[in-house]
Amino acid sequence: MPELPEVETVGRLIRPGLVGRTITGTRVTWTRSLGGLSKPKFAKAVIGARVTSVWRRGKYLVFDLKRGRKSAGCLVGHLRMSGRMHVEAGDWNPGRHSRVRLDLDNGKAFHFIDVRKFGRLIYGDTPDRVWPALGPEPLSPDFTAEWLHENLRSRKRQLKPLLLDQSFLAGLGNIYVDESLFQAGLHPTRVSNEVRAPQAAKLHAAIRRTLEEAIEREGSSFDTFYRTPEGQPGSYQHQFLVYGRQGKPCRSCKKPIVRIVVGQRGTHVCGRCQPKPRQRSRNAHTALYSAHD
DNA sequence: AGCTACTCCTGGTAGC
DNA sequence: TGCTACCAGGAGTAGC
Repeated sequence: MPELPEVETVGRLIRPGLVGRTITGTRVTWTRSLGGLSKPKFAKAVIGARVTSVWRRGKYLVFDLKRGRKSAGCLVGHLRMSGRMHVEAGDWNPGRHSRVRLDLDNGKAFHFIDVRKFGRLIYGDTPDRVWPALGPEPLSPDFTAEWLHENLRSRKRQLKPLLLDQSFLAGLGNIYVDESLFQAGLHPTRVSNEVRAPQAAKLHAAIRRTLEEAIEREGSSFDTFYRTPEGQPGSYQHQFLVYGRQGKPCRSCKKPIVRIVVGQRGTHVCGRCQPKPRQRSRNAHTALYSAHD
């Protein structure tokens, strides 16, 4: 599934083919990919506009558009489960899962391909009007161990769903959350406000390290979906410590990795390296309360 | 506030 | 072999 490292890789690889190009035509074969805009309105919005930059925020890719020197809005793309982006020669065949094609002024074309149709390529005035509120970028200076500790404390949620919540932290998905929690030795069902500063610091470092290494390896490809725009699979899947390794020995302690479900998501843990939170009994809970009253 | 269930989709696969 | 049933999974939404 494309998460931050995969989206970063896609952005880096399509950027040279898009920046400076003017869109000369559109062909939309799945209207819902446009996120509500009709095909004619989409065409009117982007034809004649020039792509001035390609950048990433969380799992979103933004193409800034200009007409002359004036801003002409932007395109905001999200790959969701199975989206791919390519810039190819004009006669390239994108296959039957092509959803949006943008003709470019050099004869080439941009393709948005998406088997499962969950992905989007949305036109908007500004990116903030397209995407919902997003948490900090995990690789930016804003994301510090102190920030993480404070914000884990201020909520009371299981770590796994919280880290998947893009309004908390932007860019993590199922794979990199499982990998980061393992590296930090934290169980996915641990409740956020019980995580102490040293553990938060460990989690912060694990998230950073996991994402940076995955970007270096151009993301992960473990099924037929994700490929870089050059058609190459990423290679980070060979580094997985827990994701998809259920039944296989933990690389650290040899105990088999187990797959559990947390918040409706397949979740991979080592029962020994990531000790389960102790279930407080009803009585102990009551006792704790009365002790404070 | 935070949980669960449901929706959107298709290809792959398990089971018969 | 060929069929059906079911599942994964990011994120939005509804209901509790």
